[in-house]
Amino acid sequence: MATNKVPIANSLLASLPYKDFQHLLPGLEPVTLIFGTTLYEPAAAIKYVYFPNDSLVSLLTLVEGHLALEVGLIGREGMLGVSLALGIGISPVRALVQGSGTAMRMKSSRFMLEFRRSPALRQEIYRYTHALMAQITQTAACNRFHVVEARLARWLLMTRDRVRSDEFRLTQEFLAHMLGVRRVGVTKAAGTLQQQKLISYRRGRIRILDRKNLEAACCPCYEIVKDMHEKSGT
Amino acid sequence: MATNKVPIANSLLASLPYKDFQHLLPGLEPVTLIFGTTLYEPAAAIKYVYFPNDSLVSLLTLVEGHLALEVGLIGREGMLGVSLALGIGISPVRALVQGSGTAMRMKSSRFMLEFRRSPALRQEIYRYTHALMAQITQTAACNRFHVVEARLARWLLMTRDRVRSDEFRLTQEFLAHMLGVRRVGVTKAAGTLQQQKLISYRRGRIRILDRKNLEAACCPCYEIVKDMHEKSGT
DNA sequence: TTTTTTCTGTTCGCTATCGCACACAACGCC
DNA sequence: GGCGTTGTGTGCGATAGCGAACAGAAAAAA
Repeated sequence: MATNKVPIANSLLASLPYKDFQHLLPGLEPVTLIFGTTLYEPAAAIKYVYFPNDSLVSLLTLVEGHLALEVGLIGREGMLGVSLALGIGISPVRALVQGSGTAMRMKSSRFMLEFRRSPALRQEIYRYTHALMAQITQTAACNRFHVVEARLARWLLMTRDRVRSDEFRLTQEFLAHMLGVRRVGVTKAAGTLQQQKLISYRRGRIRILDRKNLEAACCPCYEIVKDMHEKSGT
Repeated sequence: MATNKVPIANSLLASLPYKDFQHLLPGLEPVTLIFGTTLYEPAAAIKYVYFPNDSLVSLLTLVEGHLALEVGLIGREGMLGVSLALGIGISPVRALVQGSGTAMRMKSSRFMLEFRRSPALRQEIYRYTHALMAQITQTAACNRFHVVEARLARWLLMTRDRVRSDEFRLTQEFLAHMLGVRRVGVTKAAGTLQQQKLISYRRGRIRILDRKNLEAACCPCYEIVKDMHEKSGT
């Protein structure tokens, strides 16, 4: 697998000093993540860490009687497997590929070696871990207080930012799991947004038509999380 | 301030090797935390880290238009200020003393020194950070899916475990902020629990009467978070 | 083209929670 | 003991979201 075949767009990797990055490179393996693949299962060992380039991965908690609830969304700005950086080898959440694309991955054992070796890598990852905690926290509040429509808008915008495209593939059923509501709730909310000409969709394909006004329709959590990531440089 | 006046019951500190602990001790200062005190404000610098003994501190996110929402509860099993361990000097949340009691505190600068020096301390704190992330995640799901009554029960049990007492002081108004609901919602839920003889309360004082059945009335999140902390040894 | 699968839209009654407003009761202080 | 403060109980209509079931439409497969 030729590493240079895939452009490395991941911000965490990109922000490393040249030397540290060069050291990391041989252990990194480009992979294509396919929509719907499960990368981590709760309570299962973490085999690889992933640094998404243009792929998108959701962190989900499972609650009995419900299918899922998204607590975090990870794209080029982050990584999967921060647990390892905290000395824990098992994932507390499910990680589900939500947008196909490429990522760099590394075996956990190798990652731990590099992690111990490179202070710059440690610093970047701890910084990102903090941003992720903040994101989870904000999501918790958002899920409690905001209506489905605003949360849907937020989700679409966050996805857009990470895949850098106005159109992406996903079903209302899937969205319902992310938001922790029934599919009907998504149908209703999406219908409203479509009426306002903010988005359009047809069978598993959603397109953002009017980003600006979509931001107006969504809750402030979007801005808050965005600022957080920008401030912390990830 | 004589350090030996306060028995150090904090699990994080207690689990350190003797030598590491001895090194830490001179920097630790016993303090009494008073109910209602705010220790951290969102986006403000962290001046001290705290290791609660028998005190209890809530982590709250603020959402415009709502007073608060608790995302984490910290007692003897943990610490305040994990952000520092991740290289970030500002708190993303508000920290509010929820149960009066003692804690050990340390200046942030001093803490950073010790943190860099002691691998055992680092490991403990990273481990706890992971448990805290899991707790926040679980809380997020719980706030989304479970009814007020179950969440109230969970909250009371978690508090009980941390202060090691069946009775504690708090108002329904306060509980409402924690749970992110109106006070009326708490009145109703608490009323139901009292009718079932699981708790009793009078003006700011709540007492758990029947712990066993209170566990039955609460959501499984209680057990999940508890197991998580126990497994990770905190 | 026909058939099958997958995705979307709609309807129904029901419940938890909201927002607001007001009455009352306990405690603490003078 | 009286009085203000603080905490608790109640009642009202409004509404967002639930659970379940079914109909239709678009895409994929045969």
